Amino acid sequence: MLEFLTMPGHLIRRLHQISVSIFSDSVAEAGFDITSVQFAALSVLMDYPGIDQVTLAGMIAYDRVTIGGVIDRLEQKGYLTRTVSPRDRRARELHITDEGLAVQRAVLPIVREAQQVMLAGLGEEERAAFMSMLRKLTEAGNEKSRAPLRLK
Amino acid sequence: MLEFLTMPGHLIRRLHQISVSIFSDSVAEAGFDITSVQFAALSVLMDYPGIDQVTLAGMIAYDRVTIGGVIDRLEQKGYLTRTVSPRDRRARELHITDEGLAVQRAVLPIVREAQQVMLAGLGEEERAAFMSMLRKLTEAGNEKSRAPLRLK
DNA sequence: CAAGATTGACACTTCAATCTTT
DNA sequence: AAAGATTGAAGTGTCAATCTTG
Repeated sequence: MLEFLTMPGHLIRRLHQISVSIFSDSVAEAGFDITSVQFAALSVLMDYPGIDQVTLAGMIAYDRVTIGGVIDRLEQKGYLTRTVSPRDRRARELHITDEGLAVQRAVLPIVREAQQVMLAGLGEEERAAFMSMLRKLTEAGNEKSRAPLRLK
Repeated sequence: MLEFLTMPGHLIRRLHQISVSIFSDSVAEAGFDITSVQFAALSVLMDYPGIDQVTLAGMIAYDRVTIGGVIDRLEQKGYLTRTVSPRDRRARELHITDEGLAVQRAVLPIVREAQQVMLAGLGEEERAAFMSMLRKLTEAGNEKSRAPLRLK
């Protein structure tokens, strides 16, 4: 009866939903209006100023089209700038703004705290084991994703 | 550098993306056109004919609005019927059709096989441990989800 | 032709508001 | 008022097609 409720795919989907919910609640509670996707994008821009959209997408394992929309919204909020690259006029150079920088820095500790809440159902040792398995699974399945991780 | 790439939330998101991708590829390869959400809904309807939308949503941990759209599409494909309940005219009684039943039965073994592919990165023992932790985490975080599981 | 980016189309997810019925 | 359902709006995710530039 209802076999699929115990299948990996369904439980992974639920855990993802819980994870996103905890992220949103934590950030909103602190008075910020930023999604986990937007936070990830800003975080990359801090370390890689001037990066183009395809490279950014690859570094956080997002689809090119999705990133386009995310960047639209971050640009609208004034958290980053998008300019045509002088080197290659097909590409857009992305730079985080001072305001974006301030938001990322303020939100980072909240995000760190939220990670602990997500794993609250596990003991100390289990948590480490779970993280290790998560890494193995995402590495093994990377090429099966529509948006594989591509580190530069 | 890029600390969030190793955070639970980000890895869970990637695993979910991989999981959905494997599901879609497997099903499409076999010539079917059905999403994992739609398959879950059909599976519940097999065991609970005449169920209403809110109850269905609770049993698979989905949002009411999401379920509404999913049911729209399943109805359009002819996989289920939606009729006003004579007991309570606010509610809609859902029934799987013969065609929906045939599709669910044909897709089930493909879905089972896909689950193994998702966990291919882990050894036998690890797989069991991972599933156990997934269950613990989803149970512990259930109420934090926007769409908690509500079994009837 | 290949690559970066965008657009249109469709599906999933959530929130707020609304409508009908209880 | 409370509950089942729907709608509108915004964000995320994928696919196919297109546009511009290399």
